[in-house]
Amino acid sequence: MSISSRFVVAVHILTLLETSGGKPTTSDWIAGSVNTNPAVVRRLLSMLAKADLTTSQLGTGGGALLARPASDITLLEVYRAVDEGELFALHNEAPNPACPVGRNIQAALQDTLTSAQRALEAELSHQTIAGVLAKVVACEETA
Amino acid sequence: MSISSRFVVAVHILTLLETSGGKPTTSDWIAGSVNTNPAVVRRLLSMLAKADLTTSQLGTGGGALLARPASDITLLEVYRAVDEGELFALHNEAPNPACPVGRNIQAALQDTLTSAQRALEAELSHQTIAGVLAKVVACEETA
DNA sequence: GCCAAATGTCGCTATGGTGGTTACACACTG
DNA sequence: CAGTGTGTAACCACCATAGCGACATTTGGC
Repeated sequence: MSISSRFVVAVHILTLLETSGGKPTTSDWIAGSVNTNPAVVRRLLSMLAKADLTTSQLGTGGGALLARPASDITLLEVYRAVDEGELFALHNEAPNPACPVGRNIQAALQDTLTSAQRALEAELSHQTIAGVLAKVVACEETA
Repeated sequence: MSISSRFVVAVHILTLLETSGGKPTTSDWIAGSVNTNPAVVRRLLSMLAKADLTTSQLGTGGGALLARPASDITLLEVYRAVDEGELFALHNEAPNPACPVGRNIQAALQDTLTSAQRALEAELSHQTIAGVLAKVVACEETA
């Protein structure tokens, strides 16, 4: 299967917040750009807030804000905030311990799988929300 | 979400086949080591056969065999054989084209996402079934 | 030729994750 | 105090997955 769309939507949300210029942005407004339900956006914002990537302002005129400069938020942080867990799933049922391969295959694979995951995460850690916004602007101008 | 357990189980199966020393291995036997249902194993073997990683021998005394030397089968090939598709899912509904961010976010992210996926795949392409079996043997000896 | 063994494949079911939707309590602004 | 917007829970529908059984087909041995 694939990584949930939460990651892409979360990056979308954070990029939107960066363009707001410090003004709180409502979940309704964000939902309009993402084309989904405001509650879905709030659910994601809740995860992002727990990861200290956003803050929220309650009451009239409230909304979401970036908790840190966009140039300081890496895509890896976003990924971990909304899509936690191991990338590779192991066997559902534990393999047969009576088989030499079965009782060692998971341990033998662990290094390989984690290094593959590290490679992906390293790539994500090189990109920031500010970088994404720059690309969005570039796309807008060349269009 | 995570990558389906098919990948890990497929590696398990191929490693088993390598240990069989050229004799056909039945799906029942494999299912015993993986601790699952023979039909599940046969479903995976069908995918692996389509990717030219295994062959099957029908009839009495039949079973599955590696189609190529284990040192020639990379984990990337296994991954692609059983877990096709893009690693990152995009928005379910297309973003709002009336929003500058919404209409460019997917194009802006594409490079980043594909390069992250490439990084993961590159790591998998450096490992072979023979290498996995070597690690299994090493685990067995140190245990 | 016939039987047993084994594959390839279909269909069904249960389960879990995901996203969409509504609803409502709470907090803040003016 | 009234209005606005968040935070969160509950519920639903959808989809992929894996487990399971069944059956036609092919092959080898007697």
